[in-house]
Amino acid sequence: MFEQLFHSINEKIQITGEDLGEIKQFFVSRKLRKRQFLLQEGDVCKYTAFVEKGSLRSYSIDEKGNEHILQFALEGWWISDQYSLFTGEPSSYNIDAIEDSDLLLITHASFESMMNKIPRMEKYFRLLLQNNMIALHRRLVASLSLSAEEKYTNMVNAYPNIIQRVPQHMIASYLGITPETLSRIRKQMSSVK
Amino acid sequence: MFEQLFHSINEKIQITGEDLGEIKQFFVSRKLRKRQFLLQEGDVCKYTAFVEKGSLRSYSIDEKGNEHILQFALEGWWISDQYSLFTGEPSSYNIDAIEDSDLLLITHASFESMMNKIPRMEKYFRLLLQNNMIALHRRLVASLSLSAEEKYTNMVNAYPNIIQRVPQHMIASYLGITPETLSRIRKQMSSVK
DNA sequence: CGCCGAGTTGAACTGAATCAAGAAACGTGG
DNA sequence: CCACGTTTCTTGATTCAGTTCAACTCGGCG
Repeated sequence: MFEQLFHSINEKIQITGEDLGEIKQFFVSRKLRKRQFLLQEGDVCKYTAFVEKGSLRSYSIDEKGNEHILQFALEGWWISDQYSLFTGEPSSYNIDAIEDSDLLLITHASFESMMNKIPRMEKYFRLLLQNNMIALHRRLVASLSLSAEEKYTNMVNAYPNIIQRVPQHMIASYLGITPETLSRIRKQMSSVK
Repeated sequence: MFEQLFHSINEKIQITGEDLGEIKQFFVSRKLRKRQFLLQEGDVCKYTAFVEKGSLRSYSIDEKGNEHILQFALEGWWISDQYSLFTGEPSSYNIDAIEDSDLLLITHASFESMMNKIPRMEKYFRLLLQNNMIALHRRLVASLSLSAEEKYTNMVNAYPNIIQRVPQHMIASYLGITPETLSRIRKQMSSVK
């Protein structure tokens, strides 16, 4: 159950087997069926989720009813609404499962206890956040400066695994383009190729 | 010299005066004239900068020669290219001063020493990054879902101080719209008012 | 078998970009 | 402190990438 998580931690910091054992206590596991919600807009986000298996997405819905996908999370990724989690304010995002998934959940309170008990974990999360920031900056620059086609080829190169596992209209939403445009781009790319 | 930095730290974590004294040693101070570079594309980013006074920006330049502003940093903000700093790879960003500025600089090595010597600072940076992530997510959603006008009013509400101190074409670049479009939006807003 | 969500295709429309030219503000050196 | 060059901002005309709306196809699954 904890393979992916332990792998992720070991990748970033030095940690003893004892500490890893300790860590288990702070989490609860949960299975989520495809299309099932982990968080719905208006609710307070209670957990940060780590994906052991499957895939989730977080997204917001604008006034016109359009979904905008913020993040995909496959195996080994974390997902939550940090803002809602920290402040206790109702979330403006939804998180649901794209495929049947196995998660490890940790509450804000457990998270803080874990940090106090195993201070070494501060570094793990700091590094995690740092990498996330870098990726998010890249995505932002892409969204500001690239054409629809460039955004897509960019994504294919950066996350080929996501492209394969996630429905096309979600990719479009993630890139901030319409499903129609994405369909046309793919058509044109395959004919040129 | 360290007022802004100490204020920022005290805001986020409990820390002793002794530790604050220690912290000074890891930084060097530097003045930057308006338009002067802290980092140029192609160079390796050596420092993370904390702004004590003044304002900087980080931006990339695309194939067509257009600037895309990633971040503004006024007093109390951090700025750097984390990716280049960590990996030692040449940066694809520029960082320069918008106004004459006073900075506190810390190298990657000093940063790591500081973390080892004062582990409490891990939490400060974790919280900082967390807040940054939240803001960046908001900006991304805005850039994906809002019209040019909405993006601008959004920004006016979120960062009125930046609007006042930064040239208009840089705001446009930050929002991912052309200076012409921003000019027209402002005209139209002031007439409707 | 029939239905429904996902993807495709076409045609018309539109928000914002581009190109071009002038006005205003700024700061630098004489 | 003024004059001149350089940025910055404004305004207008045109163009275009991507959206919108609508209809149709396909594949799965209940």
